[in-house]
Amino acid sequence: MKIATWNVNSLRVRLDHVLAWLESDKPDVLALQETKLTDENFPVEAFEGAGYQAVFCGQPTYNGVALISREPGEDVATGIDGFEDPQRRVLAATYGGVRVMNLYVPNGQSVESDKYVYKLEWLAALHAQLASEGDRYQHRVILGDFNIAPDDRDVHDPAAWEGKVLCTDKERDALAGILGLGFVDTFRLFEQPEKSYSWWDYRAAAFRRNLGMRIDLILASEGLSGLCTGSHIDVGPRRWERPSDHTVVVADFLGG
DNA sequence: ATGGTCGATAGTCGA
Repeated sequence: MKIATWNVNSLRVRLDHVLAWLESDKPDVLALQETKLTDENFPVEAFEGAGYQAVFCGQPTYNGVALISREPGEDVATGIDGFEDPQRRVLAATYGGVRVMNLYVPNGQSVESDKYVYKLEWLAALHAQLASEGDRYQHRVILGDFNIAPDDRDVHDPAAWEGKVLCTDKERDALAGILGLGFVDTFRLFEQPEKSYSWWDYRAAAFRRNLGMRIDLILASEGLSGLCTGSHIDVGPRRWERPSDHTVVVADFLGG
C-alpha cells in the first residue's frame, strides 16, 4: 500500500496538480490538507474520473481535509473525540484494515498567540483519542501537516527557529508524546538526504534556497512500521507552476 | 532594511 500526504493550500487552485500526481504516482491513499472548500464544492467527479474515491470534511475559506483512495474507505469519522471544534482538521477512515487519520494540525501562529494555546489543547485532545482507541485497530497511520518540525534536522536554520512556533519544546513534546503511544516517523526509518524538507515559505525565494522545514509526517503504529518498505519526500510538485508551499510525502507498506 | 508571497476575499487575515 502506497500512502501519501500533501497540504495543497487550496484544492481549487491545485486540482490539476493533484490529478497529475495521482496519474504519475498512483498512490492507494492520498491525504490532503487545506482544501479550503466547502463539501458541496468538492470536486468528487474529477477524482472519480481519475479512478479514485474521495471523502472530505471542509468549510469556507480555511482548513479542510480529504482522503483520496483507490478503494472506498470504511468507518469514516471526522474531528477529535470529545473536542468541540468548528475548524475542519481531522478525517479518518479504514483502508485494507489500516486505520488512516489525516490531520491538519493548527499552525499556532506564534507562542504569544491564542492560536498557540489552541494548538496545544488540540494536540492534547488528539493524544487522548489516539491513546484510547489503540486496541480497536491492529494497524494505524497518522499523517498530515503536523505544523511541528520533530527535531533540528528538520529545520533549515535551527538557531534562527529556536523557541519559535513549529519548533518549541511544548510542540515537540506533544509530538513525542504521540510517538510514545507506539508510533514511528516512517521517514526516519530510512537513510535520507540531509536538508530534506516538505514545506518552504513562498517568501524570500525560500524554495530556491532550500530554506525549508519537514513538518508533513507519516507516522505508523509499531507493527505496521515493520512492514514499511520506504518513505520519501517527492519534491517535484514544489517545482511546478503555481505550486503549493508544501510538497508530497510518501510511505510504502507491504500488503494491502 | 523586521520585509518578502500566496490564497480567499474584497480590507485584511492566516499561513
